[in-house]
Amino acid sequence: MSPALAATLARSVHQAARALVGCTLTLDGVGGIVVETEAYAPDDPASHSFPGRTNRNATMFGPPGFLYVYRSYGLHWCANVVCEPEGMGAAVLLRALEPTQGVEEMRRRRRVEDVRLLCAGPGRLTQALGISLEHDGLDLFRTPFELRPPDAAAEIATGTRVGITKAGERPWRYALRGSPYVSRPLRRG
DNA sequence: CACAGGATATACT
DNA sequence: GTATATCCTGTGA
Repeated sequence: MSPALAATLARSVHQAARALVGCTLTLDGVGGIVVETEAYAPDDPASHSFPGRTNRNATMFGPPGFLYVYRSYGLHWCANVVCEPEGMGAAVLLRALEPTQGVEEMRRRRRVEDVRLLCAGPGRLTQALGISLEHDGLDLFRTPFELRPPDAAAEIATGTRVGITKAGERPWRYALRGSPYVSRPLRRG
């Protein structure tokens, strides 16, 4: 991984969640620019890691830079980047991408025309990239994944997290300011 | 073994 | 705006 990105991942989930916005993520060459993330800290009631390590969330307690995938509402897959401090269950939820590579492949998988809807939401993003449980525990810095930092620092807008029932007031949602590819407008934060 | 509940997307009113 | 699909995990009997 790039030294700059490694250093930022090592700070905190919040630093990492900011640093990931603007990065380019692909799986088998299909993907785009990360435009929206959410931080899930240790000691965070909304985090899957909060009740402690289990079989499902084991990846969260592993090394940073790996992918944690879980099924949401019995329907969708959600993808998270494991962060420092290692072993504490800190992770960043990937909520939206700006599609830049393999757009036609994503359209086929999602069966929608509008590019803005291809990866706008955690479930949509995983469907477009073809991420599922088989990718849980894989290193994002190794093939078939590619994760590289932006050329210039992204301008970040913050807001409250989405779709959770605990600690929803925490402004731990980070987005690329002004991007039309976010899953929904930011509120507060 | 049974069952509640969840970091959502979509279709429909 | 709200209904609802759909399934796996974690917890407790």
